[in-house]
Amino acid sequence: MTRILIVDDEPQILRALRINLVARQYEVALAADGSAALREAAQWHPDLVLLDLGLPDLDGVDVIHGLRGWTTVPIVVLSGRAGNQDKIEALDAGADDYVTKPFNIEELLARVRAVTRRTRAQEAELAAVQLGDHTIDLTNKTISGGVRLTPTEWHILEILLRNPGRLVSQRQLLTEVWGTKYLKETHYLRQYMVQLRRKLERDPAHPVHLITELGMGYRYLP
Amino acid sequence: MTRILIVDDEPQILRALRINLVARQYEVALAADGSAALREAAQWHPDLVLLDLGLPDLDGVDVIHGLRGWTTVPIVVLSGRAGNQDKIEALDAGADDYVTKPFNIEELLARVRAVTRRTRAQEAELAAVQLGDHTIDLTNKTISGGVRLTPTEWHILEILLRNPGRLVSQRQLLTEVWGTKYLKETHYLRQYMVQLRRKLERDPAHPVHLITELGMGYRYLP
DNA sequence: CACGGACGTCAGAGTAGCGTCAAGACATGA
DNA sequence: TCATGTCTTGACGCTACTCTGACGTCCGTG
Repeated sequence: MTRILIVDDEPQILRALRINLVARQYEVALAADGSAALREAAQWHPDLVLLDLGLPDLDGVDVIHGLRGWTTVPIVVLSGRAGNQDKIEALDAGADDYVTKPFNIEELLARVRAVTRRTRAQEAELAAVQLGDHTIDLTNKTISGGVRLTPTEWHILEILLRNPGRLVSQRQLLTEVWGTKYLKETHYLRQYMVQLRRKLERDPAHPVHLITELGMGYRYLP
Repeated sequence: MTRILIVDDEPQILRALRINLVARQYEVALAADGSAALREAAQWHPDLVLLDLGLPDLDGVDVIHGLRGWTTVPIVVLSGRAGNQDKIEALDAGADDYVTKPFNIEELLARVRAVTRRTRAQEAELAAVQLGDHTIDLTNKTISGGVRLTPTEWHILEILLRNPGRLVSQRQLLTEVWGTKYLKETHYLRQYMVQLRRKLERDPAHPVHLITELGMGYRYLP
């Protein structure tokens, strides 16, 4: 979930942005002036800052400098001033984009997506799952402790890890990995579950995380 | 030195941009249409692309897609069309910024600086990579110990080094280096991995840094 | 308590995919 | 034009992954 900090002193703009961003599954925090913005950013670590330049307490460029002192979080500037000098100053202070008020909300959202794209990709890579002693990174296909898996083992493990705590039927596993013609080959599953447990469970004979549900399927318990 | 590829079909705009950018110590290449742009980008590897959307041969968004298929180079769109839909499409296709013509040159330069700021920082990190006995400088394309690589070898090595520790799929390598029509040619990869190991690994038969992930791809271990 | 069904485990056959060598096709610059 | 280096293509042995069969074990049920 992408976290966006909105900084503006006009309550109606704060409100409009919050409604639009929350509706699009962003997590939102608000700040009405520069010092509140710096405080909030330090505590909450947003993934993006929407910053109005016309704040009551601090100059907008100073807020950018205040943020850039310790974080590289993307900053999109909103401003009523359309002057070129303002834009240039803000961008050179470290802002990533500059949108002039009044702005179209769809355009702003597209710019938000563009700016967060790179960061989002990096964050997704960090999505790591813990399984017992091991840390598993599904996108990079890495497991701590030098454990290596074969393609089929990865495939099965991925399906289980994407459904934490939930029962995954033999049917689902067999269709996803081998196709619908292999629904009867439960032997395959038994075979590969042995391998996975041997590589990942502390005591493969008494699994704690990769659980058999008799006659139904398997379950990953975090 | 930052390399900028300017894509526009109007000669006077090309000329104006070139003069301004060269004066500010950028290295500049020009392209008058979409296919020339894609060709130039593939050969010259610019650090930033300034792209006009109204090209004679290809739709601007297709050019963005064509670039994004194999590179993450920052793209700044220049456009006479101020419509929001155009902006949104271009930004979502993978553009990093959008500037409407007529634009102020100083503003454009500020946006160029903003967009390249992050990439420059990332590149600095990659400036020198250690692989076993060898120090590899990706920007200058040099390797300690008098090792020399062919263009294709560099291309593959770069992709792997840009993803340290991460699995890089055969698919990704083949598309980035040869294009989407070569997805089946895993033989190429095997061939070049042999070469790279012979040139870089201490014991090419038992690689420590350029690792094969059977059935999946390759991985660079620092 | 005995039986049957489903699961766990082991070991070996078959095979896809990898590493390697080598030679022909192509591009580049002298 | 030739010479050199690079890319592409073919052939082949070998590794390790997948598949298969045999057997042992566990658990619920009658």
